[in-house]
Amino acid sequence: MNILVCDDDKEIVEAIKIYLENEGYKVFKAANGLEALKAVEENEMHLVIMDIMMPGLDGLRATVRIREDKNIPVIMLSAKSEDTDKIMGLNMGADDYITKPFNPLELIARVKSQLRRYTTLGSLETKGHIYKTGGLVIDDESKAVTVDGEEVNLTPVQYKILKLLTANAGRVYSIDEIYEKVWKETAFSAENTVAVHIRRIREKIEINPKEPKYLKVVWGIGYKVEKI
Amino acid sequence: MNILVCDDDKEIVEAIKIYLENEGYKVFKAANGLEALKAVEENEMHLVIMDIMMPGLDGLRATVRIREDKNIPVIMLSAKSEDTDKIMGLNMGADDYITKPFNPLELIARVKSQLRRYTTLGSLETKGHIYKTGGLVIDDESKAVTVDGEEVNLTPVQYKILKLLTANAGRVYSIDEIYEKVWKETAFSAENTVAVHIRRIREKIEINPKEPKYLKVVWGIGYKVEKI
DNA sequence: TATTATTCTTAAGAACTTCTTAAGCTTAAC
DNA sequence: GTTAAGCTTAAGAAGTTCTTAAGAATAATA
Repeated sequence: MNILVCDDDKEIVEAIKIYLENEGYKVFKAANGLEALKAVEENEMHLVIMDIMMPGLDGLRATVRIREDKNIPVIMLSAKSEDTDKIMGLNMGADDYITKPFNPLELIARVKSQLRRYTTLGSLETKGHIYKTGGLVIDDESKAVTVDGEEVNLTPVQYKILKLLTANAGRVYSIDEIYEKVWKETAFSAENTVAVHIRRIREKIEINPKEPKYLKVVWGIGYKVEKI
Repeated sequence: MNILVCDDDKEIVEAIKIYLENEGYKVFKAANGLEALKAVEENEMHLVIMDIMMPGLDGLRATVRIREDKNIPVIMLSAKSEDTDKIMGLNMGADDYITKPFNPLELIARVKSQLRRYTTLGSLETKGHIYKTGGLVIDDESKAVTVDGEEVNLTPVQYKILKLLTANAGRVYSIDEIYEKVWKETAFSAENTVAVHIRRIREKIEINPKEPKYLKVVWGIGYKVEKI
């Protein structure tokens, strides 16, 4: 498997290269967007890891260009300080992203996950999954959520939370875990944010929010979506 | 869980130690990079908190060395005055970092977050285990407990006790042992707390709490869940 | 810029859990 | 058969977690 690592910081590229080679991947390097495009042209690449901030052609633009004619998974790298939402918004072409400083294990896990998806689904297959439990259906491709056939309109944060829980129906997530997975930041205040979003989601997907059928609390632990 | 705290400033080490011990972690100390390497060699460490500026082998180099053969999460400590971006760039081996002076709550949150990440990513998507004995089934992923197919609703403490006993069905645990494992504190006995929880659990999982089928007392020793 | 939608914060109270106390019961040992 | 120690049980006080509403802050849209 060939992986292209693109970042203007040579140390980072080198470090990532070591981790990936350790897992048996062949690694190609690029220092900016143009080099990345060239590398993808010239070699059969199976995955690209791309920094966002780079001189010349930046990572977002390069990703769009790569995606124009190739179907290669792209994982974005971004500094934690950059505005997450903005990245997410612009980030349409990418399949996943990781914030710096990152955990090498996490990087490997995400790389494997992307390669798995692309090889098992076949590269023509759309990446949108459909998640279901009972009458609750989430179509990740169209971002449509339906309950017993009725379409429900969720806001972005609400959608991410519900998707996380539904994709892993049955598993209990603590509030901190939800916060970390959805916001991609370490949860650290004893804030009530997640709870409020849970409330709003219930309002929309549950017939009776007081006796939720899908989105249940597990006292003292967290929340889960019932596996039905 | 064992955590190594490495800093040449003894006061900081001591302060961090207190916070961490308060959360139930076992804390090891090191005053410089070499001591840290030695500590990691000699003991099974689950996480390292490492200052960057230290005499002798500094934190960055020590981290790289630790990472060469161990897969332990490392959280860097750095003074706010040091150039954040530079740290980030150099910081490839680390998983997270905290600037001094830091908020103890934040430190704890980040420690927990890293340990969580490593335990869920490290062991290949740890699916919660299922523990069974006779008709009693505990699904640790969904925290669901069923007796002969009937779902039973346990509180967090009740759940932890029952899980401990069921996961080790047949083994007898003294009240003090149960207390220590579940509360992560040294039992200071004379209290009746565990007994009361046992009562409540029986009420929920036993058909006739007076003649328990699963959760049995071993007179003068403790309690066990019958291995069936 | 004004308007609207979304997200976050706050705070009060409801729901639930945990701990303590104390009395009654059972077992083991003398 | 009496006693001491260990276990069971009930009830309520204290503490924690969850829910909910309302408004402030922020972002998106016109």
